[in-house]
Amino acid sequence: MTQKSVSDLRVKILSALSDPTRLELLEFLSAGERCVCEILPAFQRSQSTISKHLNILYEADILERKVEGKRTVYCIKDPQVFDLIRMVDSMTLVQISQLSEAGKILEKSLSSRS
Amino acid sequence: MTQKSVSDLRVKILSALSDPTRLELLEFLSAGERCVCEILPAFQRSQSTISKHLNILYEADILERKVEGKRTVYCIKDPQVFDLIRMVDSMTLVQISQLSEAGKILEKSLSSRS
DNA sequence: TAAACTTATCGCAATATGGCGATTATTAGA
DNA sequence: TCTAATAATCGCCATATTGCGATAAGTTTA
Repeated sequence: MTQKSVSDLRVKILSALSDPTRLELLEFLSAGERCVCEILPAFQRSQSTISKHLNILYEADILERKVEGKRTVYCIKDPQVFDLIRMVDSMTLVQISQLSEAGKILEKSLSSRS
Repeated sequence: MTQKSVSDLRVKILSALSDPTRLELLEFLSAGERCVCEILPAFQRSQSTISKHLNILYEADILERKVEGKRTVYCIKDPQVFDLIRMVDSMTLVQISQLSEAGKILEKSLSSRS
């Protein structure tokens, strides 16, 4: 039995999420399950590339997959992943507001120099 | 001005977090600010490696840094990062409980075969 | 000023990742 | 059965990442 530490799983999930294409795939699948042939036209990537990305998300237990006839249908396994992404967004918002704060301060100091 | 999209920032934060050493660094710094020379002995990595990892976390706006004399002190900039990690953990816990559920089911089916 | 200390950066090697086209395997339909 | 459709996998290349030791750059202390 291959022993998986919580730390390994952590990194696996976070690595799976740290790619723009895979984040887009999740967003796309947030509307509901889709087969690969429905996903492909929505992305400017080769079939092999999309297949690989889907598999990475599947391996991280973020996506679920079922084979239906000649097609494979993917769907979100754990919707918690969207809470996680929203939390990342809120961190970036903090960063952006800090930037705009800095902008205001800069503005102020410039105008007071006139 | 280099325009940064929210998506880029997302990926930057998630990439910064998708490394075991960096997660350990965050855990280490959760106890409070530390200079690099305090951090080094706690890790089995070269000084240059730790410095690079710290810089990646700094660039992702996860760590803050201040130079005090000949030393550099790092600390957590946005403690939200720990909420984020906890959320990842709760996702892994779902996975682990699913595994143990599977184990129980397997156990049951095996015992009923006797 | 010289020496010691601290930390960032450089240069390089090894490995990982992301991309593609070609191939393979499976299923559905003619 | 032959063909088309679907999707995974393979092999390859380009780039990114991680690691290290060496070096550089700054600060403090002697």
